[in-house]
Amino acid sequence: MDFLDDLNPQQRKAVTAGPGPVLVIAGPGSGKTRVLTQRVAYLIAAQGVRPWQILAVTFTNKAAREMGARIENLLGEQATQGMMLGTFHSICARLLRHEADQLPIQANFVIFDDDDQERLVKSIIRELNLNEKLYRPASIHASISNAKNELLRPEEYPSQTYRDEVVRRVYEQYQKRLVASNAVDFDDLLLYTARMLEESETVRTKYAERFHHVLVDEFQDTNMAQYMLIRNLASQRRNVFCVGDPDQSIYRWRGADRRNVQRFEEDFPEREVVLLEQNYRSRQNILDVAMGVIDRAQNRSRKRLFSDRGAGEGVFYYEASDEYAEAAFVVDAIAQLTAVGKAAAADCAVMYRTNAQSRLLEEAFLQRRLPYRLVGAQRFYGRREVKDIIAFLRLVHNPADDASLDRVINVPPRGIGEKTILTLHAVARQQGTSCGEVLLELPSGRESTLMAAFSGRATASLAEFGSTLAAWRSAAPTLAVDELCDRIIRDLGYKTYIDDGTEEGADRWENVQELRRLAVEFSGKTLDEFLENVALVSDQDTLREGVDAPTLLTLHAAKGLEFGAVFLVGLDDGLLPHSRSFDEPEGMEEERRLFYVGITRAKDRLYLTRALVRTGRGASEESYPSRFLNDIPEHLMIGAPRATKEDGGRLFSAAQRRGRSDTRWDSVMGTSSARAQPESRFAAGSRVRHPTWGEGIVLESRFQDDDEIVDVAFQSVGIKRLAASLAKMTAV
DNA sequence: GTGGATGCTACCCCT
DNA sequence: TAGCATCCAC
Repeated sequence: MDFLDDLNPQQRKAVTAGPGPVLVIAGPGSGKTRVLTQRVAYLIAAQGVRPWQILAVTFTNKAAREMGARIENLLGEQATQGMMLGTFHSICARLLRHEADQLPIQANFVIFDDDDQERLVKSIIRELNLNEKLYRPASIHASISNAKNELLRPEEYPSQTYRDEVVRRVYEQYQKRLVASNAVDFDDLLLYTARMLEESETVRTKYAERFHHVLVDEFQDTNMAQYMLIRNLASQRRNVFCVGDPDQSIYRWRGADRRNVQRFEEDFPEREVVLLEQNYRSRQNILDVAMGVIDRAQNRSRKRLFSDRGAGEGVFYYEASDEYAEAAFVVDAIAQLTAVGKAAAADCAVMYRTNAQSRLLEEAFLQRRLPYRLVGAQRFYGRREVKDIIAFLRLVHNPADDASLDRVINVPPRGIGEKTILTLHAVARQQGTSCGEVLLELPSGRESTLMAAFSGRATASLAEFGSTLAAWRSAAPTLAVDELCDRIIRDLGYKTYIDDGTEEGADRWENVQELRRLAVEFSGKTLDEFLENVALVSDQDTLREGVDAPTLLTLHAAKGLEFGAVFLVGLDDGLLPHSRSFDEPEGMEEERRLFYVGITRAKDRLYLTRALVRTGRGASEESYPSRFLNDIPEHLMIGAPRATKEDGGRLFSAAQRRGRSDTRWDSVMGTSSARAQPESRFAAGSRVRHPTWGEGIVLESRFQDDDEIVDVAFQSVGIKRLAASLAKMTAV
């Protein structure tokens, strides 16, 4: 096996380990993706394992695709034929559609997204006459979700308090309504699969026999349901290979349980443990910063991170006067990096704690007319117009989907109001069917008794919508997904409805077009596959490849990725760590790990920024440096935190009108003059003072025509480019 | 049944 | 601040 030659001894030990359970603790940048890929290749090529006997779980669909491609690269295209490769959710969806006869739902079930789930909870709370202020839908929904992640059914939900009792009742109804709509939520995908494997010996044996090898990535972020799934699937062969890093566990709020590592060690006492510590990604200085942060974490075994990529630069710290200046700094600094050829635009990333922070950054990029890539599926799929079209598609696919029907029954307005909808629900319940079914029957059975329930006008509207839906349904089998989209949009007159001549309307229509473009990519596939894909896209899946632009993403979405230059913005106490975690030690620990994950994404350069004043919830307030900054070794930090506010001018008083980004990053990229250089007076990172602009930090210094050209970030005016011979600048 | 004005409240992270 | 729920006039 010559491809094993490139591995270090620990990596090789992991790849060739077994038979039996293996736990790989892999530090950041330690080549775990490589280990997983090579492990699969090794099993197939050297151990004679057949591809369909392998189950490999990744954290995103993108990771699954990449892994598949790499294996095919090593072993040829047939190598992945029949292999079960994907995220927990997509693998479960596949298994459930296959084993639908074991379930209370049919194989064409739809997957409810977050929004659907919360709407459903809300409608149940109203139906049960509960106080919405006291029992907030979001909070009740979270409790239900947590219960599901712990594999608890409604009847098993503990009832210690009155609230528990409420949750249990809502949960019960919620589940009934899901089943009636032939739908599952995200958690059900895991719950149904895990319980099916647990309770049906036939099913369990079938899959546990089939999968000789189970491999799991990002094991530290699995929840109870996922763990049970793994355990049952590996129950026959016990060849389970889990890769993870407890220091990078950042999904506790989604039910991830770090104790799964301990559970694994108890359930598989014969397991072999392999530690991957050598880092192939980052410069040592970045790793030292990372260790400074993570070493303060509680209940943790210290690990040493070491790199052979040299020390690299220190970490830049920049305090902006406000969040506009912070965003401007980031854009300017990226422009500088690309201009001098120190980093490609696509190799830069800006990471933040909350999605809301992306807006100012986007505006700053647009203002400079520079393109960027924004990671985030919700941003797009959460849009009203996109959700509308998807709801119509879901109705065509599964008329029992009452949530989708409720959403679009009056879109565009067709005179069906609250009262009619209420009656429709009552009629459906009385008939023991769904609203969609009632609607489909209406046009044909005009004289039927159920017509009497509605007013004349409402009946006509309902019947008309019913026949439109019926027409779509009969046309659907012969249409590609994008053609079906076109048909729906045309029949509804959706464009005139949404594109009302305003700029926002044009924007909305553009989103509809984008969804249609996505549908085109699925034209060879079924509506079923399209809808499942839409439901299960992860943020990272939306990252467009081959675009020469920096990436904007949350710290959570950055997991598993790496960039040459990383900007971590918003390092203010209250943002990172987030204020919601202040009174919860475990939450605070997770914030620390989140920071650690962000730091360790950087290969060569790391910039930490914050704003002295931030506008939150209306008024602007002074903010303080993140407490985690104290844990960074001082000598590695260029620029120190100031706790107090200093007067500084602003680069921009407010974000200005949105402009088109018509400048390309490669045109900013100027000459990278890399010739022998005379001695620099102003090294990158040093502090300088300028007679008019005051104090600043040198970002970049290079020689051009025998003069030293220095880029300085001034507190007062932002980034300036100066010639050392002319500017009356002194080092401080 | 619709649409506009007003008032409330939340702004965390994701499949 | 902005997205919402609610209320009221047509």
